Amino acid sequence: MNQSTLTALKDRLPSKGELTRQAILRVAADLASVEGLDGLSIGGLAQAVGMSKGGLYGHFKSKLELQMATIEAARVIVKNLVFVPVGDVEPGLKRLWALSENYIAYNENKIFPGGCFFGNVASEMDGKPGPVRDKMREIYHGVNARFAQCAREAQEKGELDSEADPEQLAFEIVGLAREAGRIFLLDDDPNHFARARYAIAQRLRPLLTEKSPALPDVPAPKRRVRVAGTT
Amino acid sequence: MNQSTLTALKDRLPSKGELTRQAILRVAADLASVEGLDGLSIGGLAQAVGMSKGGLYGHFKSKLELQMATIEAARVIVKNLVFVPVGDVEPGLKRLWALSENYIAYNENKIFPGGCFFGNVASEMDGKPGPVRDKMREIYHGVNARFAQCAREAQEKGELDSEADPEQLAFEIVGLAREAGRIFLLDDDPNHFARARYAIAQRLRPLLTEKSPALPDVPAPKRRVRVAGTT
DNA sequence: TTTAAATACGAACGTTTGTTTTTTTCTGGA
DNA sequence: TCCAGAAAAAAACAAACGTTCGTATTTAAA
Repeated sequence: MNQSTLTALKDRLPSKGELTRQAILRVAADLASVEGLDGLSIGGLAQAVGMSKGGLYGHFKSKLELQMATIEAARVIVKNLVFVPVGDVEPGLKRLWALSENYIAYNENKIFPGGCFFGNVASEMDGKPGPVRDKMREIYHGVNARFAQCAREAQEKGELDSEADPEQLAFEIVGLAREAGRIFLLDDDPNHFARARYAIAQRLRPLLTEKSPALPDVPAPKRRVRVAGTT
Repeated sequence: MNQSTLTALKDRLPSKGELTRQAILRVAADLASVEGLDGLSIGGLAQAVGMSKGGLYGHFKSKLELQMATIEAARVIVKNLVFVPVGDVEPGLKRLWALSENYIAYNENKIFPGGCFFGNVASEMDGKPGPVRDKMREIYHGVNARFAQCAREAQEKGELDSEADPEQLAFEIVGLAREAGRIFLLDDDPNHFARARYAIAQRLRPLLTEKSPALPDVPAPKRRVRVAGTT
């Protein structure tokens, strides 16, 4: 093993600084999902990660840079958890369904303690122009585009009515999943995820063709018990 | 006019203090819809309303009390704008549709500069236990319940398939409207409201009966232009 | 017109904020 | 072992935070 290969190997090894940087960002994403990206304070983050405020500034020149890095870190986490795995699923209706399921499960399992990182940050920043908002818009477009792409693949394979608008389908699926995640954070009722799954399945069902694989079974959501004589 | 009637009248006249209180709350709701309820600062609010910080504390003992009062003020605004007017609409499918339309229009018209006040505040507070979160949950339940009630009335009049679950319908309608409002804040594309309206109409259509009044015309959303040879 | 209460101001409190600077500790290659 | 550079701590900064207080002004009833 000669000098250059050694150097090449070493270059790929994360330095200590890079390791703590990643550790900081993982904590920052968790914290920001609850407190928001503005609510995320340097002092609080430093304490949570077990170091001093000044130490953080060795890794990030400013709070804005920290915010942007945190978004990017969260994006990678969600990408690897939600979007990458569906690459293994056969393109078409199955992949579209897997993507929906993954996205719902991501909300259901509270990967970030404050729920969906991007839902919270987007809602916080959508009224404040700047690089953070721009990045969030980009990410949102990416998510919707991926859903639309999966729908289109299903159409091209003849597994979904070719008359349907893929973007419209993406809008509805993503919207229903997000609504479930959001309400879940307010009142802890997991039935809302059943509602989202059911709604999505019912939306797709009339679009199925003779080439379509069967949709997985989706249990009907629990109906609220209505006592006789109550309004 | 005797003494007691005079006093009774006077009691209903808002005092000067009450007037400025209302003025403060109206500004606070606008500001909080952008900055959030925590991001809303006393100094900033005082400046926006044109008075001193100390002056504000004559009306609210603490920031928490100001936050709660702001939520209540916003609730009244939305109630009078979205929910009260549908009381004039004939119960049944028409009222259900009017409610959906009002709710979408409320998002579309940016009644608060930061979009839907409650969407933003709920997203901000859903991870922070306390009276604010409790109040937001209450309001969310109220909104969904009103939609479900309208759906149920439509069923009772035979204008909507009686097999449908009113709560499920409410979940879907509200969720689609909110999704449109949220994305609109990120990229200013009003086509998302057309998507929501279209999705809701398509959801209701298979549930119509021979007794149902006709649904208003809902234009199909613009389809995204796809250039040949593009992925 | 007098008077008491309601209302608002402006300064100051002690914290916490983001950021900078200085000093100390740690790390990894020669 | 030594030393240069990276990494973290420690201390300090001005600005903004929520809050309190004493005083001035304005309102509304007597």
